[in-house]
Amino acid sequence: MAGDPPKRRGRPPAGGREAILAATLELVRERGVARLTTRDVADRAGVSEASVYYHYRDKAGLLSAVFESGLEPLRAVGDRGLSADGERAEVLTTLARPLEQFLDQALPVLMAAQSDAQLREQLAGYMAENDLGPHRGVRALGAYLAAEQKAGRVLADIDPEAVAFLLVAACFLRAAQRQIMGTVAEREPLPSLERTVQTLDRLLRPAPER
Amino acid sequence: MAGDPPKRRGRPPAGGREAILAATLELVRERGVARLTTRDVADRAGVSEASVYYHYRDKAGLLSAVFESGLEPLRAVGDRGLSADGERAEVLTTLARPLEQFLDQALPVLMAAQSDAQLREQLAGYMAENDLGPHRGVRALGAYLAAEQKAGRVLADIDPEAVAFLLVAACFLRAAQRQIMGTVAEREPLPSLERTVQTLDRLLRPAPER
DNA sequence: GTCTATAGGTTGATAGAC
DNA sequence: GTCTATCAACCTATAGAC
Repeated sequence: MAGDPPKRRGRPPAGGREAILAATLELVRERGVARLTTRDVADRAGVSEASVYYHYRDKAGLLSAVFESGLEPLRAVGDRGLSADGERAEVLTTLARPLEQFLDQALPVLMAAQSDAQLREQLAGYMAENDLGPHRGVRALGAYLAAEQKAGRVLADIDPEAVAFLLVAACFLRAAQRQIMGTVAEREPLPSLERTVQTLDRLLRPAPER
Repeated sequence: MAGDPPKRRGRPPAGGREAILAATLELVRERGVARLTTRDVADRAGVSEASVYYHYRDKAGLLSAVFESGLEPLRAVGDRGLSADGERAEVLTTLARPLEQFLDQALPVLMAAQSDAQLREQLAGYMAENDLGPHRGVRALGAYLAAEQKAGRVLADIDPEAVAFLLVAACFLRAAQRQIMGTVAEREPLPSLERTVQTLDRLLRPAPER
C-alpha cells in the first residue's frame, strides 16, 4: 500500500516479531485463545517469552495484532470493484468463493474473540474504526447487482442489496458451519455454493427470459 | 414434554443445581468463557465453590451442561411443522424471526465454545449426536417451500432447499453481526428481516403473477 | 533485541466437618 | 447437599545481564 522507503538504516529486523505473530495465529486456530499461553507462543516462534513482551506490550497487545492481521484481507473486499465480465453465475461465484475462503481463515479468530468481553470490545472497536464488516461485501455485490438491474438483466422491482445480503450470508453460514461443527458438518451438508448461486441467478431473471 | 412422575421420594432438590447453571449462562454471556471462574459462578449462584464441583464433576462438565441448555430450543425447530396458513411473506417471517431470536441467545454460547479446542469438539459431538445444526432450519423451511412449489406458487425450476438455506443464512448473519460487532453494528445496518423476506418472496413468484 | 530467572497472582480441584 | 480451608499448578509480566 504505502511504498516502502528505499533504504533502511541500522540493523535489519531479525524477523522475531513476525514469527511471534505467525505462531500466535497458528496456536489460536489450533487450540483456541483459551489455551493460548505466552510460553507456547514463544516456544513455537523459537524465541524467549520475554521477547514476546518486548515486541507486544502484553498479551492483549499480541491478540490485537492477531486480529488486525487476520482481518486484513477484508479491506480488499469492496476496494477493487467487481469485474462484471462473463456469465452472471460465474461472476457471483468468483465473488462468493474467495469470500468463503477468507471467512474460513478469519472466523476462528473472530469467534475466539467472543470468549472474552474485553477482546470482543477491542475487536468491535477495530472493525468500527476501519469500517470492516459484512456490509462491505453486501455493498460491493449490491453495486454489481444494481448495475445488472439497470441493464435490465435483473427483475426490476427488487432490492439489490437485499439479494447481495442473502448471498453473503450464505457464504458466512457455510463457513460458520465448518467452524462450529467441524468435520461432522459433512454429514449434514448445506446446499453447495454452486447450487446456491445457480438458484439465485435463476430467481433474478426478469420475466421475459424465463 | 415427558409427564413428570406423580410423586418424588426423598429430600426435594434445593435448586442449587439450576442456580449454578443459570449463573454460568449469565456469566458466559456477559464476560465470555475466558473470564469465567468457578469462584464467580459460585458467588453469583449463591453457593460455595465446592457445591459447583459436587453437582458438575468439573468445569468442563459444567460447560457441557451450559451448551446443552443453550441449544435446547433448537430441537423444537423442525419438530413442529410449519403452519402454512396466511400470506407467504408472513409465514416466512414467522419462521425467521424466532430463529433469529434463538440465535441471539445461542450464538454467544456457540462462539464461546470456539475459544477452546476441547470445548469445540465437545460441542460438535453433542450437535452430531442430537442431529442439531443449521440443516434443521433449512429442512423445515425447505419442506414448506417445496409444498408451495408443488402448488404452483413458486417458480418451478429452482431448488427449494437452496432458497431455504438463503433465508436461514440471512438470519444467522444478522445475529452474528450483532454478536461480533455489538452496538456498533447499528452504524452499518444490514437489510432488515422484513426487507429480505419481501425481496425473497417477490423473487419466488412464478412468471404469470409478476 | 534477546536471553534467564523469578516474583506475584489466579485458578481448578480436593479434604473433611456439618 | 453445602460449607470452609487449603493446595498445587500454572500463567502473566518484570528485572537485569548479555
